[in-house]
Order: sequence, then structure tokens, then C-alpha cells
Amino acid sequence: MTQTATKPNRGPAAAAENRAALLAAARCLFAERGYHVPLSAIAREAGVGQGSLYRHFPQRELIAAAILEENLAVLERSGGDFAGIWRTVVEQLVQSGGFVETTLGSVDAPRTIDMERRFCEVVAEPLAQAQQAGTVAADLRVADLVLVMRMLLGAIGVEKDGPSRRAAAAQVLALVGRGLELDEGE
Amino acid sequence: MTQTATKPNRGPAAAAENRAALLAAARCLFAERGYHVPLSAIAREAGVGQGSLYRHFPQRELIAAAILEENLAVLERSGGDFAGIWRTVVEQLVQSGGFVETTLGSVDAPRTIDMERRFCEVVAEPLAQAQQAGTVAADLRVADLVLVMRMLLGAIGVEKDGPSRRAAAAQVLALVGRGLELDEGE
Amino acid sequence: MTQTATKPNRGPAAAAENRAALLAAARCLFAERGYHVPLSAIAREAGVGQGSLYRHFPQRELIAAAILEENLAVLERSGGDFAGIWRTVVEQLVQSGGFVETTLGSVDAPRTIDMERRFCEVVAEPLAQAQQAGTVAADLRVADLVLVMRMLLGAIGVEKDGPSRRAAAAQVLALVGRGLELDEGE
Amino acid sequence: MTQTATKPNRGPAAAAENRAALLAAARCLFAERGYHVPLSAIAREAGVGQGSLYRHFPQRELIAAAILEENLAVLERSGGDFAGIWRTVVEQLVQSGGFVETTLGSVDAPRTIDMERRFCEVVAEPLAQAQQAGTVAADLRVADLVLVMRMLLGAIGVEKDGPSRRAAAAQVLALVGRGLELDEGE
DNA sequence: CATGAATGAGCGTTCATTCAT
DNA sequence: GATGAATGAACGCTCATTCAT
Repeated sequence: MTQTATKPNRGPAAAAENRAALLAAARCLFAERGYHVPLSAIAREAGVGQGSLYRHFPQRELIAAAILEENLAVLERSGGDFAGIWRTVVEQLVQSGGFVETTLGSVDAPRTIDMERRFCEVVAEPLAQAQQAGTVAADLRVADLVLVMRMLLGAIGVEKDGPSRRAAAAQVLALVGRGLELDEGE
Repeated sequence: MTQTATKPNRGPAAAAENRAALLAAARCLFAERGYHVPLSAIAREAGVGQGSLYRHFPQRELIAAAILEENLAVLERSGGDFAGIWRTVVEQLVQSGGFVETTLGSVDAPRTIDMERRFCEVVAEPLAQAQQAGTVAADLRVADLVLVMRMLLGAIGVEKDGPSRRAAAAQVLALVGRGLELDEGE
Repeated sequence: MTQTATKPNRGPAAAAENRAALLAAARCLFAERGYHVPLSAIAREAGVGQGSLYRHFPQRELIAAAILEENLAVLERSGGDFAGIWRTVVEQLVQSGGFVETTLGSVDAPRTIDMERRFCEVVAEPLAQAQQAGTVAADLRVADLVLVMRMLLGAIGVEKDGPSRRAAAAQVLALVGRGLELDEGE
Repeated sequence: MTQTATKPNRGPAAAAENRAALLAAARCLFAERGYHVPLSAIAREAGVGQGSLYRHFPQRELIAAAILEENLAVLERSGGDFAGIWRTVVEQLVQSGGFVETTLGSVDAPRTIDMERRFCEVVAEPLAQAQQAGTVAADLRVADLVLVMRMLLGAIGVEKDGPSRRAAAAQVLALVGRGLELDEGE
């Protein structure tokens, strides 16, 4: 009689699915409505209870961290040359343009540092090869890449839609590229 | 009947002072705690009633706009050469680093456009002179400057304190400067 | 320099004009937007400072009272027969339909009682004449008229525009006029 | 981090209780202090958090609608003859006298219309029987009843306590019942 | 005496967080 | 483990009221 006719509890099996759905929803909403969307909106979009969102991500920043984590994993699996990796990085920045604020910084320190370390590990070898091949300036440091990524976010962040963001990114790279060749003659 | 006055009403004469105090407080808090500080905190910091804040700035964005407006006015009055203007611009960005989000974009269109136009007017002539003097690349457009400003904000935004921001700005300029001389051999 | 370019102070002469403008504005806004319009809206509509509104009417209810007062004065001056007076009353109710809540009640007691007394004085004689002439039921008391006025307000109050209100008033009068046994001899 | 729980969270089981408590509180406060009581007062009176009030009734009008809904349900279940139904209706109006404004109108259209329809369905059959039995005027329409209800509200609304309201209602019904020619054959 | 900005308590609303189910 | 309602602090905003000009 007090039956509330709720969603059936699918048990533990749903955990992984829920996590994935939450991340997908967060990616979508962060991009569309900004990093500050209500967490409840993310849960709703994911078709998941609020409590589940909390089980997986007790703080908003942990969602951001998980998204970056996924991006990083893509990079780690991609295994291409430097140009390919960099293209992927730029594309990731373009797509997550909405949440400028946290990306690459401000999440709690250890995690951030760990991610920066992993990013370095992913890029270091391909970068060295590109430098030996002469397609990238020899004195370019990974830290410079991180800086360029932040610069990209600054330019991308003010644009509202995908194409504008892509264009802004291209402009930044062109400007930087006058002295700092990153795209090998694309 | 609804009210129990506490602070004495200093009358309309306080209007200008209040506005100034609000802007100063907003500058300070935006920088310290980010663009999303409670408006009530700004009012409190300014020593002003909430209602007065609303009389002067019915939306948060209008505070940001007024701050940019002030920055622009400083620029317009400064009347120096391009190097001086650009130094001022960079310093302004460093100091307002907290509110990345709105600066140069996203406030309501007409106002933003007007400010961009005025920025162009301020910089155009000095830039042309610097280009004739050969201290700045001849093909540099004002739009490029705006882009660099956004890039600066991207790099500045993640840093928490003044010195770090200044350092980040310097790094961006150095990176850009490898192909795009903006600081004349500083 | 701190000149605020305000409306010129026209001195005491404006007092009466202001009062009239405030009442007219209040009539209009009460009807259009309901009795609870912000007092500031009334002042603005009247083209008068907030302080002046307070000088004339320190409480909202006093505006309502003054409006009723005016209505009553119209009645007192009209000096017609009962039918004419009643028509005027109904029309006044139709036009002030928005502020059901206070009309004829709930303003502070002495004033209300005084107004009711004056209303009685205005109607008493014409009513008696109509009753002698046989055009109105002989046992009708002034208190009954007041009751009918309240009933009219109940029916008028839910209607949003003038014509609907007039129609509702007509229906009420028709119903009352025909007699309608609902309680079976209770 | 934003919260410091005080009252224990009794879980979803409390939902139905809360809803009922809110409606009871609203009935009480609407009657005592008028339709415009702060919603927070209703929540407090109900012993329920503000957020819960919003979950159940996102707008004030929906509380009013729910109260009317309950009244209607009582009517539907009562299943008596016309006299009984009408007595119940009058009593309901007497008890909810405080919120004249919304009752039977002004809530969002579809809902209101639906409630009027249901009211008609409840009354239609008993009314017809009463008319056949000759206890009610044969030409009485349901719309007339609705009108009388509004008239009752007009007369009830200005009275502050239960007995006065009941008396006012009785007067209205007496007046209506006796018939009262006011417009001389207009 | 008119003016209109200042004032701040209070309202409606949101939303991160908890927890019984 | 998932669920979704409950919770209440806190925010943005309104507006009656005051008072220097």
C-alpha cells in the first residue's frame, strides 16, 4: 500500500554499468552546461540514483578526475607517434572544454601529481623520437606541453560550441606554432 | 514593521562610494576565492547592504563587466607606448586571475562587443607604431593579442597566488615569444 | 560633480498632485496585478519617490482605505435614487476587483467602521424610498447590501479582466434576484 | 561538507506521512494566517524540512490544489443525497476560508478544469434527484452552485474565526434562498 | 516637502549530503 | 549495492522602511 513502485534493484552487477553511465553523463553535461551542473542532473541523466552517484564519486572533483583518467587511459592505449598523441590530446581538450576550471590542476594534490606523472610517461618517449626525427623543436619540454594545454583551455573555454572550440584551438596552435612546431605541416 | 534598522542610512551620497567599495571587494574576492563567491560575501566585504549591491549590479556578470570596464579605463588613460600598454594588460590579467570564466567573453553580447571594440581602439595605434619601429612582428593582429590574453588566462587560472600567476604568465609569453616577439628584450 | 541630476523638488504644491497620482496608480495596479503589488511599483507608476508614498500612506492598507474613501465620496456626491447608487456601487466593485482581500473589512477597525457607517448613511434614505415605491423588497436591510457586496467580490475576484468581472457580477445579481432555495427548511 | 545533519533521516517511508503533515499544516495556516503564509512556516508546522516541502509541492498553488483535491475526494466518497453533499461543501468552504484567492480558479488551467469536471460529476446525479423530488429549484444548474460557492467565499473571506465564517455562510445562503430583487428589470 | 539610494530581514529555491528501504 | 526521499544550510533576490540630501 505504501509501495512506491521504484526502479528494480539490479544488484551489484549494475555497479560498473552505473559508473560508466555516470561518467558519460558527466562528460555530456559538463560540456553542455558547464562544470557546475547540479550533481543531481548528472545522476538523472545517467538514469541512476543520487546515492549511487555518491557511492562512486563522493566529490564533484572526483568525477572530473575520473574523466581525465579515462582520457589518459585512451592516450596510454593509443601507442602512436607524437603527432597522433598530440592530436588526441587536443581533441580531448576540445571536447571537455566546458570544465576548464579543474582540468589539469586543483583536484586534490596526490591524484593530480600522479596524473601529470602518467601523462609525462605517455608522452616522453614519442616526444623524444619526434625530436630526434626533427619534427619537433629539440628544446621542447613536457612541461611546455602542459603549459600549451592550459593555454588551449583558456582559448577554448570561452567558446560555446564544438566547432568554435576547435577553431579556437587551431588558432592557438597556429600562434604558438610560429615559433614552436607541434603539428608537422598538417 | 518588517525592518529593524541597524546601520545608519548615510543617504544617497554614499552611492558612489558604495559602488567603488563593491568593485574593490569584488576584485579582491574574485581573485581570492574565485568568480563564484557568494554575492553576499562581496556585499559584506564592501560594508554595504545586500540591496545596495543589487541596485548597482543586478547580476553577477555586471560586476565582472564593471571591473573590466575599469581596467579598460586605466588602459585608455595610460596613453603609453605598446610595450607599456601590454605590460599593463598582462598585469591586469594576473591580478584578476580568479575569474577566468567571464573575462573577455560571455557577458551579454552588446556590452562585450563594445568592450572589445574599445580595447582595439586603445591598442591599435600604439601597436602600429611598434610595428613600424620593428619591435613587434609586422603581421600581428589585435585579434591575436586577444587570443594571447585568453591563453594567459588559461595558464594563470590554475595558479592560486600572485607570484605563481606571474610566473605562469611569464612562461606563456616566453613560449609565445619564441615566434612572436611581444616583450622587447626584457 | 556628484550631481545626480534628479527630479526637481517642486515643493509643497506637488503634495496634492502626488497623492492623487498615487491613488490613481494604485487603483490601476491593484486591478491589474493584485493587491500585493510592490509599493515601489505604485510609486514608480505614479512618478513619485518612494518616500512620498510613505509620507502619504505609511501602510498599504491606507491606500486601500483611501481608494474606498474616494469611492464613497463619489457615492455621497452622486445623490441619485437607490437604483443609480447601487449601479455605481456594483461598478466600483467590478473595477477594484483585484483587491478583494481588504475591501470592506480588515483595514484597521475604527476607519472601517466609520466607512461602513458612512455607507449606511448614503444608502439609507434612497433605500427607504425605493422600498416605499415597491421597487425593492421591504425587508431588505443595509447589512444585506453589504453582504451582497461581499458576495460580488467573491465572484468577481477570480476573474481576470473587466468584461469577465462584469459578467460574473451580473450572474451574482441574477441569482440573488431570483431566489434559490438550497437548504431544505433547516 | 555543506551539511550538518540534525534531524534523523527517516527515509522514504516518511514520504507519505510528510505529505499528509504538510497538507494538514497548510490547511491550518492558510485558515489562520491567510494564503500567503511563508512556505517555511508550513514546513516548520509540519515538522518537515524545506526541501521536502519543495519535493512534494514545488509551487504554493499546488498545495492549494492538493487541499481542494482532498476536499473533492471526501465529496466523492461521501455518496449521500444532494442536501448532505451541499452541507459538506459549505463546511469545507467555511474551514478553508483563508485562501479565497485560489479556491476554484487560478491554479493552472488543466488541473482546475479537471477538478471542476469532477465536482460536476459528483453533484450532477444527486442534484437531479433532488430536483425530481422537488426539494431544489428545477432550473438550477451546477454552474450556479459554483457561483454560489464563490459568493460564499467572498462573504467568508473577511471573517477571521470559524463561528463568524459559519454565520456569514448562513447569511449568504439565507439571502440567496429568499430571493432579492435588486435590479429593477434591467 | 520630495527624492531615491541604502538597508537588511526574510522569502523562495537549490542542492550537496545522508540514510531507511 | 541501488534507490530516491529527507534534510537544512545557504544562496539570490525582493521589498518595506528609513533618511541624508
